[in-house]
Formats: sequence, C-alpha cells, structure tokens
Amino acid sequence: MASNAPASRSDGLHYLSLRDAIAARITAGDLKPGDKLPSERRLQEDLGVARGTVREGLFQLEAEGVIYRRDRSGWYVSPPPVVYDPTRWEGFMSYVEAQGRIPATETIAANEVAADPLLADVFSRPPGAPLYVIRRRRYVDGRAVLVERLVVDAALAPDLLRFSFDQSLTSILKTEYGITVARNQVSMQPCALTGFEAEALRVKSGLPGLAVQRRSYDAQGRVVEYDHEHWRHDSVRISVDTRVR
Amino acid sequence: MASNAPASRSDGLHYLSLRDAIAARITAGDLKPGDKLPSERRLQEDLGVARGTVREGLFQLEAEGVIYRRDRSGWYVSPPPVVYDPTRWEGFMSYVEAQGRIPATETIAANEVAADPLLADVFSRPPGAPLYVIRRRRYVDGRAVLVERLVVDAALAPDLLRFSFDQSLTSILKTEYGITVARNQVSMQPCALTGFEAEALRVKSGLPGLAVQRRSYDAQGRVVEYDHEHWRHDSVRISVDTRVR
DNA sequence: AGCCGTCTCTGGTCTGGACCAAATATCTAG
DNA sequence: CTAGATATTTGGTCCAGACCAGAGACGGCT
Repeated sequence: MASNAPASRSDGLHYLSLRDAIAARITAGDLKPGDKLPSERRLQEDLGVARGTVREGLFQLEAEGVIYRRDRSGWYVSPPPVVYDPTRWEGFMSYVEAQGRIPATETIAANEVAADPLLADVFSRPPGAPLYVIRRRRYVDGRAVLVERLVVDAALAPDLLRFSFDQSLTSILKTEYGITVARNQVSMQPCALTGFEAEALRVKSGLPGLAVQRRSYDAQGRVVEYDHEHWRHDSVRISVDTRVR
Repeated sequence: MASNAPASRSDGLHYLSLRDAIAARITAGDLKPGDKLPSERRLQEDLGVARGTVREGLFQLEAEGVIYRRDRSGWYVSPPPVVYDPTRWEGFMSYVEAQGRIPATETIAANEVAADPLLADVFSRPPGAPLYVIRRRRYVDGRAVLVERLVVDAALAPDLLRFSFDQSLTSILKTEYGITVARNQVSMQPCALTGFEAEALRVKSGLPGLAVQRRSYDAQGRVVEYDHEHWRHDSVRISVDTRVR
C-alpha cells in the first residue's frame, strides 16, 4: 500500500479531508481553471475511501463553485465568475468581453405569442395582445452559463423577429426602434436549476443557480423588456451601484 | 405489502419520483410551511426504495428551497423567503416586520480592531486605524437566516460599542451620529455556507447561500458601513429598483 | 480526410447494509 | 412539579458492491 491516511482534518470527516486536499491543489496552482480532476474511481483508490465519500467531497467543492462537472465526462476546475450589473443597460456580449472573456449567444426559440393574463398585466396590455418571446442560451468561454426568456411588446418593436438575436438585443432595440431604458426593476433569488433549465445548461437537476428577473421601463413608464435569467451559481457575481432614494 | 410503485415519472428516476410525490403533498396543502416530513426511514419503507435514494430526493427539494432540515431533528417545509432591497437604507427589523414576519437579531461579537491593509483600503484610512467589527445573527420567525459582519469606522462613530446591536444599526448611526447614506455599492454572489457560517446558521456544510457585500457611502464619499452578509439560499429574494445612469 | 461503428472510461443511480452523534422523548428520583 | 438520567428517534457519515447511459477514444472502412 501507498498513501493511506484520510481524516487529516480537525473534525475528522473523510469527505471534508478530500475536499481540503483537492482545494489545496487548486489554490497551490497545481490544478488550474479548466483542468480535469482525476476520476472518482482514481481518487477512491488514491485516498482509500469509498466512492460515495469521494463524491460527497466533490459535491462540497461544487457547491462552493470551485469545481464543476461535465456529465459523464469528468470534474473540472471552475473558471472565475463574470461580474454582471443587471441595472445597467449594457449587453452581455459587451460586458463579458470587457472582462477578457469570450461571450457567445445561441437563440433557442423566437416566437410571437398572445399575452396570457400574467404577461398582459406586466405589459399593461389587454390579454391576447401580441408579444415576442425569445429564449436564448449564453456562453462564457464556451461554457453555457445561463438561459433566459425575454419578452418584448410587439407594439413597441414591430417585426422584431426578423433580426438575429445571437447578437445584442440591447442594440437592436436602441438602433432599430429608438427604445431606451429609464428604469430597471430587478429581483434575484437563489434557485435550483431543474427541468428545462438543467437540460438547457446540461447540468444535473438540482444544481444551485441564480434566478434574475428584470423589468425595463422607458421614460414613459412602459415595460420595454421583461426578462428571466437562470444562471449557473458558479458563473456570476452581481454588482449594483445606487444612489439612495 | 401496501403501496409499492416508485418511478412514476417520465424519466423513471426513483429520487425524482419521490421529489414529485412530496412536492405534490406540499402544493396540495397537505403539508404546510413549518410542518415536519416523515422520517427518512419511514419514507424508505413507504416507497420501497433505499434510504440513499430517499435522501437524494430530499436533497432536490432542499436545493429548490422547498424543504429544509434541522440537524438530526428532521425535514420541514420551508416558509416563504423575505424580500430584501440592499440598496435601501432600511433596517432588517423594519422590512421583515413589514412583511408580516417576526425578526430577531443576536449579536455574536462586537470588537474594536486595528485596520488590516484590506480594510484600511476600503475605508481610505491608514493601516492600524481603529474600526469596529460587529458580528450578528438574524432570525425570521425564529429561524436563523443570515450571519453578517459589519465594519464601521471608529472615527465616524466614536464609542459605538456602548450601544446594543440587537436592534437596528441603521437608527443608531442616524440618531446618535447623524450619519446618512448617499450611495450604496452592493455585490451579490451565490455561495456555499461552510465553516463558520454553516455552524452559526446550524446548517450542513455546503448548503447553498447568498453572499451579499455592501459598502455604504455618505454624501462626502466616505465609507460609513462595510457589510458582509451570508444568507440561507431559501430565505431571501433580492429586489432592486434603479434609474438608469 | 472524414465518417461510422465499437469499446472503454466516466459519472449517475441504486441497493442494503453499518455505526455514530445529536436531538428529542420518556422515565425516575427528589 | 421539576430536574436530571436514560432510552429512542433522527439525520450524518461511511462502506462495498452493482448496473446503466452518455462521452470520448480508437480503429477501420470508404
């Protein structure tokens, strides 16, 4: 036998020892963002613990955002998060690039729908009024980090669907329709990525996430954009700067 | 045997079936916020699956914020989250009460410390300058939902420690020192509650949380409060309203 | 070079144990 | 009735297996 001494931690929990061991390799620079960790069965042998215990330790690091998994491929060291200010009228492509990362956008669907009572209320329009619903998936450095559902009032942006949404919607609304935003109402809540979101981001159901909801109003107080974003928990940091009212 | 038919779900995963079964009981009102779930071993028998599978299903619901655990006591249905606007200069006691919930605050520690280089930079003061550091735990309806570390410049609020911090710090700074806030710089990030925070909130290490950092400035641009909050993920929804700059 | 199978490796799910420590309920003595 | 000791229940940790499905590598065919 070779090395066989788990529980090198004060509290003596094996999975936290494994957590510490891997965390140490990462902070030491032995493992860098994007690097692949040894397989679970490899760690199991190396550390002399059961696979379930190995996974428990990996789950800890995943919860902390230190590592992430690619389904049935392996565990990888997480890249740093991007900083996002949802109150700014600045596009994803723009601020991600400004942080030295490579943004990408993929349009999953773009449809015209009739407003249901809920959406009608948000847009202060009668039920049945035409709206555009756009679903997109966004990437940073090739990794899917969020899915979003955008709703725009068709009356404010007629024939919006003729544009490509793989670029910035911000600039389309501004350049093509002269729409500018005067006020943002943003709400955020920790969530779990499940069902559709989990599939779209190719993560295991239950991974922590951050749900961001934004209503953008123009100077006349009309809702020009109603947005729901679901971010991976390890990929985003929100930053907001405000004068006190 | 009695009921014995797991995997009633389209994807046929036992733990998701269990998730759905319990979620259904909650949405149906059969289980209400604060109610205790049957024990893991009870569910194991009722549903005819291994205990590990039961736990996997419970973890799903925990990640979604639907249920929570009290260590070695049991699983309980979560109450709704409180809504919090960190850009407002309004105290915890005030906005929690306004939402029909019962707030409580417990001061864990209150000390005067010498500014380390990091804090000195934040407060634009020389290293070693006196600062007050306050640690508090906050409750909603008797459940600990966040721990925070507050830092205040001793030069701006001399002899601050003679006050009790079980009430609102907001009103102390305003009433006793005439300090008002003109600007807030807030950043938020999904995190895992580990180590100190997990112990303080009595949650299992690795539970998802939300880390909120706030710098409050007065009209002269001085930092009057530097705050780090760690919230349970299932207890908070952030809401921010801003005019676009 | 490029396509398409096959084969291996990886994490995902599940079983059925076991023992522990903290929380809780219960009982008992004062 | 109360306080303290005791027994039970509960989740927390860990083990050693098993099988599956998707990802990725490899090799052969066109």
